[in-house]
Formats: sequence, structure tokens, C-alpha cells
Amino acid sequence: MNAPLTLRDIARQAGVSLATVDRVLHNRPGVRPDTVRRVKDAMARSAFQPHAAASELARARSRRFAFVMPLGGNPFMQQIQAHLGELANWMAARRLTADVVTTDVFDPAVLAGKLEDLVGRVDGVAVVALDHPSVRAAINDLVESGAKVVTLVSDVPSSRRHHYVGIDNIAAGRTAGALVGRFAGGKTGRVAIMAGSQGLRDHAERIFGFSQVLAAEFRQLEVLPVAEGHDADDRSEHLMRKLLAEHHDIIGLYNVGAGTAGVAKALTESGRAGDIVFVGHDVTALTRKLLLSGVMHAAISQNPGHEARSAVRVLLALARGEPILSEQEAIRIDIVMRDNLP
Amino acid sequence: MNAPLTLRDIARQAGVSLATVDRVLHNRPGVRPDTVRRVKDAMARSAFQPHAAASELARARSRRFAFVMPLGGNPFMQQIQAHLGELANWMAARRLTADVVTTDVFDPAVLAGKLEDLVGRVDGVAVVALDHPSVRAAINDLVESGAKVVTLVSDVPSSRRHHYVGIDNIAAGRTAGALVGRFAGGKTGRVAIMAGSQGLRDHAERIFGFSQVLAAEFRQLEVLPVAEGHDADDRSEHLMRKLLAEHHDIIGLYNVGAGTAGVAKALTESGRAGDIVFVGHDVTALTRKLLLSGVMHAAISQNPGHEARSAVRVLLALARGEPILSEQEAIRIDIVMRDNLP
DNA sequence: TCAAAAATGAGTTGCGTACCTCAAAAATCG
DNA sequence: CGATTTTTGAGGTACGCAACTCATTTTTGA
Repeated sequence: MNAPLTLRDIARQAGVSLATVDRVLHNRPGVRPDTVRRVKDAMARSAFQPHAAASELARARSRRFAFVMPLGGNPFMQQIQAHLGELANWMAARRLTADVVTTDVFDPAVLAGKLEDLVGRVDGVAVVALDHPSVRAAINDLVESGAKVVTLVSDVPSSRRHHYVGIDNIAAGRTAGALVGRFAGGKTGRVAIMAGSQGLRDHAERIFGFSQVLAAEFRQLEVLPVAEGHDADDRSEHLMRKLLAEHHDIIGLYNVGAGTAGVAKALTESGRAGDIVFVGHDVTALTRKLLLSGVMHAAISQNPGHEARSAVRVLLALARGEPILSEQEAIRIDIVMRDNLP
Repeated sequence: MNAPLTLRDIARQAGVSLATVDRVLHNRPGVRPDTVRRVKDAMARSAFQPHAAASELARARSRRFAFVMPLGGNPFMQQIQAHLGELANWMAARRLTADVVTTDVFDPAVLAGKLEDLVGRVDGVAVVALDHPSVRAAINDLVESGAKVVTLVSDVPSSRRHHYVGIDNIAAGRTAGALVGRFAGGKTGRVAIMAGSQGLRDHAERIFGFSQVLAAEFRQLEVLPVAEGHDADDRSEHLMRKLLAEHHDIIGLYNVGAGTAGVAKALTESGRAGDIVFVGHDVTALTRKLLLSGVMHAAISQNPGHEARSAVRVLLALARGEPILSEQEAIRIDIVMRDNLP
């Protein structure tokens, strides 16, 4: 009844020596196919799993990961870094280190340079990536060098990165669209979109999804041309003010990226806060306040703690050659309203 | 710069022997307070963390957990069990086993009996608990016996359980209320509530939160008396049919528990599906279909995979005396619409 | 059939910790 | 001060696996 517990038991069951079991387990050469089968059968028969701790201890490798993140005050990115900090003990107990490298991710050459610097120096890299040929090439160089690479928040699907930790931004935009549409409650009017830049892949995808849903399901809502606030508060505020002044029939507002403080300020000072359905992204101190005060109606969010942990777990699993629990690592699109604020 | 890596290094730094470091690390008696301090200082100074794998290997204990779950076809509970099954390899590699014990959780005596049976036989228990004195006593007996206990989905706050894996059901109800209220778009009318039973703690809490929000923020919506479908499809269908026939001004519907198939059937056959805002719970094959077809507008959900993994992780951490990553283990209230279906 | 190649067995060492014993040293007390 | 108790040191074993060496057996091919 009780399954054999160690490699020794498997060896006995298969009628081979420990050495041969080891060879099979690690795909080392020099074992006849027939013998391989016998060993694998024995393992399968007793549902054998190597003892994870023993295996890790025997390897006794420490691993070095690097997180390449944007410079500047983007609250969401800072949250990810904060959560990374909370993982320090967990990682230390597993002899892992994670260095954060900040860089201007909007400049492909700079970003690619930072990535190239890491070639041969780390076991794994998580990078908030710009989708650009030189970045793609740098990622591929890293992969070539044996490092494991995950993209974080923003993907570079055409690269050879091993994994993407982040949400489907088209679906996120669609979700925002559905919320604005439904919350508008059948009324007719215009909807404003404030984005950082349509050149950013994630922003562009969100806008695409948003517009898609409004066009398909909420014909009574007309989408205004996208305003680009560059994720900056002042610029966003200015543009928002202008939009509100020009259009008195705005009943919905989708803030695609950051710059939320500016948007909210303009909206509040117009006196139309609460009446205009306002949907934005990410749960920060600010959006939390706006949700509670009723200025903002919903925030689309990806959990920064989950993303930090997932990136580390995935890099570790990749480095160890362990399987990835895909369901665990999938980042969900969270809809956050006042009543389910985390 | 590089931190010492092993207990040996700590011993050297503190000027004591390995044995003394071991005594301090495990709070064993027979060490002078002064010596304890020196050792702890040395650990702190170099931010020492014992190697997790080595520690686990040296203990070399296998642990037995039990999951006490409801009998019957509740899809959500089945999902949790399925996800538990997916963890089998992960657990096996850590020499953990999780036995699922099904029982009639609606009968306090039966449930308490099952729990008492486990006293002294397991290292940890996760239980979908009924909040009843005899169940509480059984939980306390388990804790007394040294087992770690987490409540799952439904809590027993007054017991000595170590942890609760599940959502805040009042907040979940409030969230449902906000969604129904907003989706109704300012229209006036009645809102129906279908629950399993108001005797179930989680259902009662959800109804409380739901009613709270509607009363406070959506005065134009009048809540009808709660119908109790006992989480059964046929009974729910019958009650729903009756409600729809009696009230032609129903514009919102909140399905608090299971029995969704019956509710949806009655709603669809009334020809009013899509017009009546329908919010329910949990993402199952059925609710997924209903969301996609537009019959259901939103589902409040707690991630069953997350709950299964969290229960196991928390039990393991408790058993090992490791800290719990509270942010990781918090179960979020997910709002799921057609566009962010996982 | 015999030499060469391939496959396998047997064994060792080390990973870092937990837990144990026993002796020696230091502190405490009357 | 000596006797007793407390504290500390030294050392060993075990945990299960990875990674290696080297000898031996088996298979293969000419």
C-alpha cells in the first residue's frame, strides 16, 4: 500500500542499481532504451516523486535573478518592487537573490543595453519590456546564454522569453468597456479615453478591447478620440479639463494608464464627478480613495503581489526544470469596486 | 559582503559551538540569556536564514492532511477537490498527503463526529465548517491534539482554528449589491434574492451585505423577501418561476448560492433573461455559459484553485512553524463578467 | 570468436540541518 | 571551599539525492 519512498526503492523495484536510476532520472546517456522503460515503469507504478528538499539540497546552488523595471514613480511598479522586498526572507531561505535594475524602459537602446549587461551574469531575468526589435534581440541573447527570461506586465510575444507574467490587456480593455457600458445604464452620450500613449503595447491593446465592446454592445455610447497624457498627472489634467469643457455630453471616462491624479482632479473640479462613469486601472492609495469617495466607479487591476511572487516562482521553476503550475501563475483581471477593495 | 551561509558560520561569528547555535535556533533550554543574545545578534547581523531544503530534509517528516468537504454535487466544492488533485505531485514531492473526507456538513453532529475521528490521526485539517457549538468543540479538540486547523470557504470565527481560507462574505454580498444596483441603471423596480438557506452563515452574510448596499445606495430598488432554494436546482427553479409570475416589475436577481441551473432555467423560460440583471456566485461550466450568453451579468467568485493551494500552503507553513505570507493567502472577491472570464 | 564499445553496478562524497549523546567547562550555591 | 547544577563543546548519525569514479558485465560488430 505505502509507496516506496526513495530512489533506492525504485532501483530495487526495477532490478537495477541506484546509478542507473540516477542516469534515467536525469536523462544521462548510456542506458539501454529497454532499461529506461523498466525504470520509468517502476517510478510510475509507485507514483514516485523525488524528494524536493533532498534534490534541492544536493544541488546546493544559489541562483541570481534580476528584475529590470522602469525608472520613476509609477505606483504600480513600485508596488511590485515592494512585494519583491517582502519576499526577501523566503528567497534567502532558498538561496535566491533578486536584484532590481531600474532603467528607462521607453528607450529601446538603453533597455536592450541593460539586458545585454546581464548576459552570463544571472540565472534568470524578469523584465518589464518594450516590444522593440533590439529588446527582442537582447532577450533572445539572454535565453541563448542559458538564463531564464520572463516578461512582466508588458509582453514581447515574438521573443524567445519563457513565460509572460501579466494580464491579457485586450481582455482588460474589454472588461473596462463592459463596465462603462453597463454602468452608464442605457443613457446616450460620449465616452472619453485617456491613455499614456497609443505607442505602448499594453495601452494600445486596452483601447482596442474597450472600443471593441462599446462598438458591439453599447451603440448609444460614442467614443471620443483618445487623449494621450503620457502617464503624467499635469498633462493628463490639462487634457481632461479641455475634454470636459468641450463636451458636455460625456457620460463615461476610461483612464487607460497612470496619470490618474490629474484626471481625477480635472473631473472633480468640473463638478461632474460621480455622474460621469469613471473606470481606470490599478489599486493604489489614490484609486482606493477615489473608489471610496465615489469619484471612480471601478478599477481594473492586476495584483502586483501576485505578479512579483509569480515571476520569482516561475523563474525558480524554470531554473530547476520543474513544471509550472499554470493555473496558479495565471494573472487574473481583477475588477475592483468600493465594496470588494482588497 | 557575502553573508555567511551556514550555521557553522554563525557559530564561528558568535564564538560558540554548533550545538549552541542549534539550541538557540530551536529555543531549546540550557543556554544563558547572554549567549542567546550573542547568537541571535550574529544571525541578524548577517541576515541569516536556515537553508529551507536542508531543514526540511533533516526533519524528513511526512505529513498527513485531511480535507473535510460536503457530500454531493456542489460544483464549487468539486472544483476545489479537483484542484487538490492537481496538487498531488507537488505534495508528493514534499511528502505530504491530503485525504478528502466527504460528509454531510449540514448536520452538526455528523460533521463533528467526522472531525473527532481525525483527532490524533492527522497533522492538519481543512474543513468546510458549519458554525455550530458541537463543530466548534470538535475543532478545538483537534487544535488541542496538536493538529493545525483551517476553515475553508465557511468560517467558524469563535473556534480556535488557526486560519480561515475564504472570502469576506459580507463584502461579497455588498459587491453583488453594487453590481445589481449599478447595472440596473437607475430604473425603479424590485430585486429578488434566491439563497440556499438563511441558516448558512455565508449565505446569511451575503444577503446582509447585499441588502445593506441596496438600502443605502439604491433606494429605487425594492428587495423582495428571500426565497430559499436549498441549493437545489428543482426547488430553486420552482420558486423562481413563482416569483417571476407574481412580480412583473422584477429588474434584478441575486442568486446567493448554488441551484443556479434551476434559477437560470426559470429565468430563461420567462423570456425576461437579459433584461433582468442577474448576479450570482462562482465560475462553473454553467455560469460561464450563462455569462457568455448574456443571461447572467456577473458572477462573484472566489478562486477554487487558490483556495485549495492556500489551504495546503497554510497547513504546511503552520506545521513547519514557518510564517504565513498573508498577502499571498488572502482570498480575493473576484468579479467575473463575460470579458474577464478566466 | 574476440576486441571494442556500450551498459551497468558499486561505491564515495557532499549538500546543511536536526537531533542526539557524552564529556568538559563554567557558574552557582551552601 | 567543595559539591552541585547549569551551560557549553565536540562529535556523530541521518535525511534523500546529485554527481562523480572506476571496475565489471553485457552487447555489438567485424
